[in-house]
Amino acid sequence: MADAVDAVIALWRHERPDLEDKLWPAEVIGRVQRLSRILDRKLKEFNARHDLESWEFDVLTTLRRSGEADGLTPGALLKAAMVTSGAITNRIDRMEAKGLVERVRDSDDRRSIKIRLTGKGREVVDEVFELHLENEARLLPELKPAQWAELIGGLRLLLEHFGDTSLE
Amino acid sequence: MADAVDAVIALWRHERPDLEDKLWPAEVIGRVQRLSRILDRKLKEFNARHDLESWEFDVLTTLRRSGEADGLTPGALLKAAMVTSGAITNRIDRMEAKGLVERVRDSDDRRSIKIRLTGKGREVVDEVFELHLENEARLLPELKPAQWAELIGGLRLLLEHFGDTSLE
DNA sequence: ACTGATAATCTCAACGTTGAGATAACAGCA
DNA sequence: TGCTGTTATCTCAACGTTGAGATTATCAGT
Repeated sequence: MADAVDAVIALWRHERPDLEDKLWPAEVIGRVQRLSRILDRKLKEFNARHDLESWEFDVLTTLRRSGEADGLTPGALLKAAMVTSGAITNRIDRMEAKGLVERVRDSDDRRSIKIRLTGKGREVVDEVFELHLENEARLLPELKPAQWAELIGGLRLLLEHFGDTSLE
Repeated sequence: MADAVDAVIALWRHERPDLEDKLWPAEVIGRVQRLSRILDRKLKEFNARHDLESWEFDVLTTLRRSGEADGLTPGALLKAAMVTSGAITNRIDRMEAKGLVERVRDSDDRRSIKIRLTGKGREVVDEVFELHLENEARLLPELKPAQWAELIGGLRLLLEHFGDTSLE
């Protein structure tokens, strides 16, 4: 079988036969990019069914899995979400208005604040995260365990190569 | 070795041990998303070194590999780029101003237009695309051919599963 | 204590995308 | 020839992100 990336590469082979031997990186990078885009859309649909934006879901789950009862700093959240400071301030503002999180002064360092799940925020994330996992499982095809392991192993190698080894 | 997704999953295992058996989809989806984000940044850096935005590079390469001397319609370009109509109009406007592409009336269907590479646009893409491939090859780690094949095969399976099988 | 460097958050203007609506042209059929 | 539905592109206001700069607080060295 062939996918859209095979189609792209076939076109290049035709138009630039001289690059034949150099096309292979696009086999990996092109697929990761297309897949990510497709998954983003699917997950956006899911979140919308639960009255959440995808970025709200990200903030909620980052806070929940951290296990920190006092919450996390905006700095920690922006690293986790891989966005810039302006985006995080905006997100926190809106989630605070929605009653999902609250800003709490950090007693140790007064430059900093902590963003903490409210009771409602915790209820929402605990309910939606489980449904989210079930949805992801439904979305993915049924492959043999060995195939999943191969794929996951390959992706992990790439992330390690790029130094994406911790949440810092 | 462990990557950032292993760290995320370890946190969930600790906070929600009841979900242990449901976490596996995040092993795949989480990695695809993080990898895509990392690659986007790297490719953005590369394009910037050649005075191109990533979206300009995408439009140029889509036109070049199509092999259509008359160019492609905005509709074809927006499907290829997976963006909406407003975005494509904006992109074409700016690339036209920059002298990389030109709008040409379609003689068959007067609702439609064709976007065509200018001589300059073609020069740029033919030069930069080869460097782009070399850059991608430099970015990726050295894996055994069998490992690449496994990884590519797994990604292709997923894309096929999501119906991403052609450029239409 | 004082000073300069560093760090955390917030502000805000510039920018690009979205997506609904407008416009114009085609296609099929009475 | 008109009517209806469809298709292609463009318009534009709303929205979110970026990233530099402002603000305030901490830290290290004197």
